[in-house]
Amino acid sequence: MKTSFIEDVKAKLKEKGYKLTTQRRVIIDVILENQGNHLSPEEIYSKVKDKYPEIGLATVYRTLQLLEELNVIYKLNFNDGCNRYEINSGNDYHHHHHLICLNCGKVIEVKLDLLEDLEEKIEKEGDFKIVDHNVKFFGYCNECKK
Amino acid sequence: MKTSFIEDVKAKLKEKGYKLTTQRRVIIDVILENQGNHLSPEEIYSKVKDKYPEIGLATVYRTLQLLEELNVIYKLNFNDGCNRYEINSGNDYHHHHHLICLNCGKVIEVKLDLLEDLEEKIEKEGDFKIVDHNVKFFGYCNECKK
DNA sequence: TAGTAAATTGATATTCATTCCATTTTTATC
DNA sequence: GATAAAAATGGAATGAATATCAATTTACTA
Repeated sequence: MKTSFIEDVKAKLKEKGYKLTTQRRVIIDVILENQGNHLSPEEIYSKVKDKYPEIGLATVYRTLQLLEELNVIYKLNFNDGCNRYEINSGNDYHHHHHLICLNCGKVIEVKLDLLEDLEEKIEKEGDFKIVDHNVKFFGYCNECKK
Repeated sequence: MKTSFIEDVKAKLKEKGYKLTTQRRVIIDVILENQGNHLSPEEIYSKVKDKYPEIGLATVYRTLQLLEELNVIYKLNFNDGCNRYEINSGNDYHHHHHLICLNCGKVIEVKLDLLEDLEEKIEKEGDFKIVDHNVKFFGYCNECKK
C-alpha cells in the first residue's frame, strides 16, 4: 500500500461514480492538514475559505457526508453542540479512542486497543456482528486533576 | 440501601438546594416507567404532557440537565439527531454498554465490564484520571445480519 | 468539436434541537 | 397571610444541519 491518501480517496470516489472536484480536494487538504484537531464543519468551512473563498457552506456539509459514507473520515461527538470529524487513517476499523477532560474539554487520543476480547465475548453471547466500536473515557487531564 | 429511587433523587436534590417539584416528579416518573427505552427530550415531553399538560418543553430540558448533573440519569448519543437519556441505576459509574445495529437502529444493552484493565493502563501511561467511560459497538443484530 | 445528460455547486430557505428571556407561579419563611 | 426567593412558563432566539433550486461544470457521445 504505497498510494497516497488523496489517490486513495480519488479511487473510492470513482468507484461510486463521484468526482474529485477542486472544492472536494481543498476540503480534504484542510482535513489532512489538521489531523488530530477534530474539526467541526464550521471550522473546516472557515479554513477552506482561505484557500477557496467562493466555496459555500453547503458544499462543506455535503462533502463531509460523502467522505463519511466512503469511510474516509468519521464523525465524533464530544457533546459540544456540533459534529466533529477525524480521518480514518487505518484501512480498517480499529482506530484509536479519546480521553475527554471534564474540566477543560481537551481531547486526548489513546492508541491502545484491548477491545478484541470484549468484542469476541459479545459476538458469542449476544448474537450480534460487531463492525466498529467507539470508546470514550471521561475524567481529568494532568493539568486539571490537581 | 433500601431507599426507593424517588427518595434517593429527592435527597440528592435537597443536598444541592433543589426542590422536588410536581413537574420534576412527573418527569422522573416517566423516565422510570420507560427504563431501557432511551427516551429523547421530545419523547419525554410528549409522555409527560399526558400526565401534566401544562408543562413546557423548556422545563423538560432543564430537568434533564439537572438530573444529569446529579448523576441520576446520563446522556446517550446514538447519532440519530438527538440526545437520549437513561437511568443511572448502579450507584457508581460502571454502567452497561450498547450495541447499535447499523441497519435497523435497534439498541441492545450489554452488561459486560472488562474495561478496568484498559482504564488502569491508560491512567498509568496517560497521566489522566478516568472517572467514567462510554462504549458503543456498531454492527448488525441477529435479524439484520443475515 | 458541439450538444446533451448527469453531477456539482452556492445561495437561500427551512427544519429541528436547544437555550434565552421576561413574566408568572410556586414554595418556604416569618 | 404577607413577602421574598426560587422555579416554571411560553414564546422567541439561536445555531447546527439539511433541503431546495437555479445555475454552472463535467463527462460522454455523436
